[in-house]
Amino acid sequence: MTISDAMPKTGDKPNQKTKVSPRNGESVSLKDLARHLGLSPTTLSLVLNDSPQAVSIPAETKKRIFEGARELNYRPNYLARSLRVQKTNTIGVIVPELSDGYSAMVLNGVESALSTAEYFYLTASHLHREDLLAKLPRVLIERQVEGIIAVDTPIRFEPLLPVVTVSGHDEIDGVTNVVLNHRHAAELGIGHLYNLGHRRIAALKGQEFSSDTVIRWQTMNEAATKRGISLDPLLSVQLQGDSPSPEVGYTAMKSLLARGERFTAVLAFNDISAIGAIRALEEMGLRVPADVSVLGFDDIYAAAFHNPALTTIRQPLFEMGNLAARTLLERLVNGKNGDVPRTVSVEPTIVVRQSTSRVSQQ
Amino acid sequence: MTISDAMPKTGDKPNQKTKVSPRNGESVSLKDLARHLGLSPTTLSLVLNDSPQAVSIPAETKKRIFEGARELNYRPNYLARSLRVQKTNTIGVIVPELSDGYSAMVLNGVESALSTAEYFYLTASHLHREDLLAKLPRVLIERQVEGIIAVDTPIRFEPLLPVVTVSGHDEIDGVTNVVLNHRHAAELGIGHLYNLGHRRIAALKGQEFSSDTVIRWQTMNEAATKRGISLDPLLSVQLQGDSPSPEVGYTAMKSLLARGERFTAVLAFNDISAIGAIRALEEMGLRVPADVSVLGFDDIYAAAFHNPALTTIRQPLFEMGNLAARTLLERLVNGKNGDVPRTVSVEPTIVVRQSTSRVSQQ
DNA sequence: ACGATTTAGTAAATCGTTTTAGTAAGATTC
DNA sequence: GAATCTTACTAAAACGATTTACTAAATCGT
Repeated sequence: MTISDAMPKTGDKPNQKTKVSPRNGESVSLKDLARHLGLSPTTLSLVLNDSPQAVSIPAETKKRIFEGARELNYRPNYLARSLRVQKTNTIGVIVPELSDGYSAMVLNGVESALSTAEYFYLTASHLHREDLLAKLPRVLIERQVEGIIAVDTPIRFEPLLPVVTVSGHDEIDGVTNVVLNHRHAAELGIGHLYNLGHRRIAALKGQEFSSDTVIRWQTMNEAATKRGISLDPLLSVQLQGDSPSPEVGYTAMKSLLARGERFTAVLAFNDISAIGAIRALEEMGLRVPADVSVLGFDDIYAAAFHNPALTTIRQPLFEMGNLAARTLLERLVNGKNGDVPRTVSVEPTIVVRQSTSRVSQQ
Repeated sequence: MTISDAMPKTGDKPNQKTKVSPRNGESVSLKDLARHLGLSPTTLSLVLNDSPQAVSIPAETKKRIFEGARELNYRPNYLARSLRVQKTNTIGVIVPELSDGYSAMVLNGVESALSTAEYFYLTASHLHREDLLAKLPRVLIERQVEGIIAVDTPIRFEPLLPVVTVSGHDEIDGVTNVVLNHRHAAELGIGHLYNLGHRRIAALKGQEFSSDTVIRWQTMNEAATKRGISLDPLLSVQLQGDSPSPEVGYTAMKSLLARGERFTAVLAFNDISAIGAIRALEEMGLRVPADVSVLGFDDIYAAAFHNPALTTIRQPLFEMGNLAARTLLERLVNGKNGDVPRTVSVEPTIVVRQSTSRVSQQ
């Protein structure tokens, strides 16, 4: 069954005389349809939108209108409607880039929340470029989005419209930030490694542009300190470059290994870099987890099926996107604008698999 | 080192925000600005859009207008403009779902092509649901998208506007389909395995809903037949379910192994399922590639860093999305509507890594 | 000095809806 | 049988731009 089943047959002549036929192929407007039915656009609008004022219109007329609309394949122009009612049912989503899986997962959650509310979204990637960070919000606003969701993205604009961030970089009045409970994540991660006997723990810190980098490092340190150990700066190295490939973890681990320091476990910034790190370790003849335990972060799909299967801290990205969108909709649809929470956090869980194990006796 | 260290020095403040203040929150229209400047909206429009008719406006006035616009932070309303000029600079993209990596890669290519043309896109996922397949094109059209890109998606609507498909399911007049050169891919894959001495080759066929499933199976068979071997139906099993996790490959391989048939190589439908299959094989004590070679498809980021690193047929998804968007733009911007090519193909390459090897002597 | 041209703008129509404020005819009330 | 109330509509004004078709004043050519 296709749409064309409901379309007027091209051979039909009856309506040809009423000069309705929008100049061939063009779409038919409310005015066209009104002319065709011998009614005013007002009446049609009232009936088609089932306005309360349509009570006085007899069922017979309503039927004529609906049938006419189907027959001429009338499609309301959303632009015109939006302009008039000052509502676009559209939001903008700004992400660093689409290819890294992280954003796609969040987007997935966003979309799922939006679709039930008949909202659409425009996606824009800033690619970590300052010019785009400044320009994208502006053009999205020009396109009359009702709100913006910014994913792992610094806010370089005055939030004149409702904004919700996911893993936001800044604390801004009126902007809700959906974040992972980092303290909890750090407790889970450090706790797990500590309980397995690890004391010399290396770390692959996140790239500079990622909002999670600083807080992650900080909370991990706190969790370590709490247990009487510390994350030695000599054992930490920062990921470089914005490629979404394990390559960045691989090269980071290579440079860490080149320092010749001894360690028994690695905290990776994410699963992708953990996978790269494992490759680097194995190339050095170090077995995971026998010689070195590796802890990932995120729990991407591949984590469970990597070899060895990754022990990782699961970050509910879908839920974060979903929650961000629901929070935004709450403000847009229900107008709850008074008490905008500064932060909403979601809880991580640790998924123990094969890449970590009890530290070997030396 | 903090984030702000890496930022361009735009001023004294690290976070230079667009300063704004129309009378409390409301946005300022062209009419507002005109009133403020004591000019007519017409004049402003001509000047701001640098219309040819603006030649007669003296530089002094132009300057006043530009300064006024900046001062009041005037932002043209794209809805109003689009309505008037009948052009939205927006397209719709329909994908199966966002989480599977495949769509995200294609989208990435699409966006990259669109952004240089100042186009935006609305994304919609059909989740393999018939109702959405029928509804989404309609609502996108109502929102006045100028064209549609459908990724691995059956077309359930009359293409009344420019449509380009990526891995399209149907052959439709006026619709360009961007596809992989499947024959070539099959030659590369079967050729590679054959040359390594494999004769009994198992296959993980794609899910039923994927457009590539049929053509892939067909071309692989042709390539096999050409070499005097055949893909035994007893050695092939179809992936079930639409989860984007390696799980589906894992369970498929489990059920294949349960048949007790002998084989030396596996053609996986994609890298994700290849990863799952490897897990299943290893659980049975079969080593990859020593006992069984596994050939992936797509070359996702994780492929290179899996253990063993996946030999795979690379499908240029970014380029396919990019090409689809460029093809669509060609029609939209340059009005090239006459000779719409039915198919545009892109070439696969084979990336040989560690998951395949010469068949062992028995 | 007079018509033609240029300069510097503006009024009003338009895009396709929604919505406010009607109106004209018939039915009901008292 | 006049006043009121329904019923069944419609005209026109939005929404915020762009664009066509003007105009009034200044300048130019001869």
